[in-house]
Amino acid sequence: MESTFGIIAEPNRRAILGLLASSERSVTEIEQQLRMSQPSVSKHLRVLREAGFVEARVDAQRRVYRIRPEPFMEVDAWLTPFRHFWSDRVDALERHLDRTAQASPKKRKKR
Amino acid sequence: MESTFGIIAEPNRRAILGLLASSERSVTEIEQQLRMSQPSVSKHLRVLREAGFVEARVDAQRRVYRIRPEPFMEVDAWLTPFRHFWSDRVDALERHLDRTAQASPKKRKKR
DNA sequence: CAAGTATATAACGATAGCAGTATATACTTG
DNA sequence: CAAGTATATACTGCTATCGTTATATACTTG
Repeated sequence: MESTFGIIAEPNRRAILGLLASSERSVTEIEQQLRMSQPSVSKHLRVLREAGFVEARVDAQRRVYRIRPEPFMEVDAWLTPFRHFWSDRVDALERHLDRTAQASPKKRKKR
Repeated sequence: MESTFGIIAEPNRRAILGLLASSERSVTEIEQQLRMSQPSVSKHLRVLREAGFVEARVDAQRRVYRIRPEPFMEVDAWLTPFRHFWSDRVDALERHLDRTAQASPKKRKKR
């Protein structure tokens, strides 16, 4: 470690990236919206920054983080040799997600 | 764990998937081509199978493994909210890979 | 410049996941 | 059915990484 794939294996890091996908945010904003401790957020952001997933802009005493595209492109490129396995039947993903949802009931939603 | 992303965080598992991308193979074939121990291969294949990345076909005393597409589609779907960050400048990936190549010199190629 | 706010880092204990060795199971063929 | 081949599983020790608590750094504003 830490490879690009090792980085996004962590659920909280994926949550942070998901937040930043819609817009850039400060550490405190991330901390509050994800209900994580501040040191944990800072630590994950450091990992994400060193791997190139995010970059920080300084605004007074805040650090505002935003997405950088390169590692995502690397993941996208990794998928290339596997793309011909689907491409046709697109709805197979939905069936897969339904199947695996019951296997990890922690993230179950109402329904 | 183990989420789809946790599964592909492991380099040996990505190597196995890479092999299977070109064609299905038996445990022994994987073992020899990747220079891994047999128990290690079997264990990784079990993880991959339970996560839906591969499935096994029984052929005499061999188990021949092949790719299943769904988890890859899940990764592809995860990338969706980040796609608009590149799409334009496609060559940024190459620059990124060149930058990070020296950080992990194990996989360096001739050049 | 003192108090407050925002973020980063250090140290620590707990846990998960890995490789390796040994062994079990299952199928095949003489 | 005995010996050989192919694969799976159990067990163990090691290491990496996570969250938490405590503390350090840095900037801001009265």
